[in-house]
Amino acid sequence: MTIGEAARASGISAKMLRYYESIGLIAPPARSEAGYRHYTAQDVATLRFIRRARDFGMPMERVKLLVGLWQDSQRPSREVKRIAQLQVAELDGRIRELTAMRDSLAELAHACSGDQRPECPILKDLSGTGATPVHPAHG
Amino acid sequence: MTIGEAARASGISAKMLRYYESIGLIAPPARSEAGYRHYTAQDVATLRFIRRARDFGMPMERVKLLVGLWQDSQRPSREVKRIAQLQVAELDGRIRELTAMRDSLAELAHACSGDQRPECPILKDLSGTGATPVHPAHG
DNA sequence: ATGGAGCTTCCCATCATGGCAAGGTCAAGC
DNA sequence: GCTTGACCTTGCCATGATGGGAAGCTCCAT
Repeated sequence: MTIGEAARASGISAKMLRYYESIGLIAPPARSEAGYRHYTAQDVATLRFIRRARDFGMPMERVKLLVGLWQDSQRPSREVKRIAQLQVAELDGRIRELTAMRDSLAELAHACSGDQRPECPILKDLSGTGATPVHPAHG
Repeated sequence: MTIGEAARASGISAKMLRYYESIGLIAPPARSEAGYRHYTAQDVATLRFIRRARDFGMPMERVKLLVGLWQDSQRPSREVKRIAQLQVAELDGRIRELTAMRDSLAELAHACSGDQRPECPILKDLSGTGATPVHPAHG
């Protein structure tokens, strides 16, 4: 399989395949006499594994660890679970951050009349005048 | 105020102040004879505004629009609200994506025994063997 | 044999940020 | 007045994962 075929089969662009190789995430594949990369079915299985791990939002370094465990038939599932839970915790953290942003911004937007007048609680909040806690009227 | 003082007062690093200037987000401040940047209290107010907008996860381009509206006393609050709602919508989208990742990964982790045995539903899922919908038993 | 698709490497750009280096400036202490 | 150290200046490099493009080579079908 050429790099283009492997790209289509794995859902990872040819560009990324070369990049993954350059950072040591995947082993350099065999080369034809002319220097073309040739991927085996096993290579493509690994690439698919990588793509799915990436779909969980994992950074390359984490994916690398998982690939290593995947290829090690002696791995303790403990290791795999630990990595997965770490990833879940980080996703939770990011979700919390984004949710906090979302909620306060949505509240400000809700308080804004959104008409032709310049008066705007969103800008007022951003300019720092009147540092408003979430529900000032109930404080 | 020198750049270091403005950085401390605004919560934006000196490095970033120069960068914001280079991308046209803020106007080039006055310079001393020796070439040192000097920021006014109004400059610092703008910088604080920018930092708070960034805290809502907005890309620079969006922040730029908001700063423009903030400085325009004739702005219609409609414009501000539209931008805020766009940001809320994008945050919602990212939250949805992350939550989907989080939930399926957490479910896989839950199904993993996490002991010394190599058997692992997480790796099984990633390798694509047994494309498991969320609750196969209920399907 | 020719043309086009596909491969190779290498460089550049993103986005917001940090770090480092070489050199100029300023203020405080002696 | 001179030294010292903190601060300023510009400029380049790096991040992480990806895309874009150029210049040149290869392979296959016509």
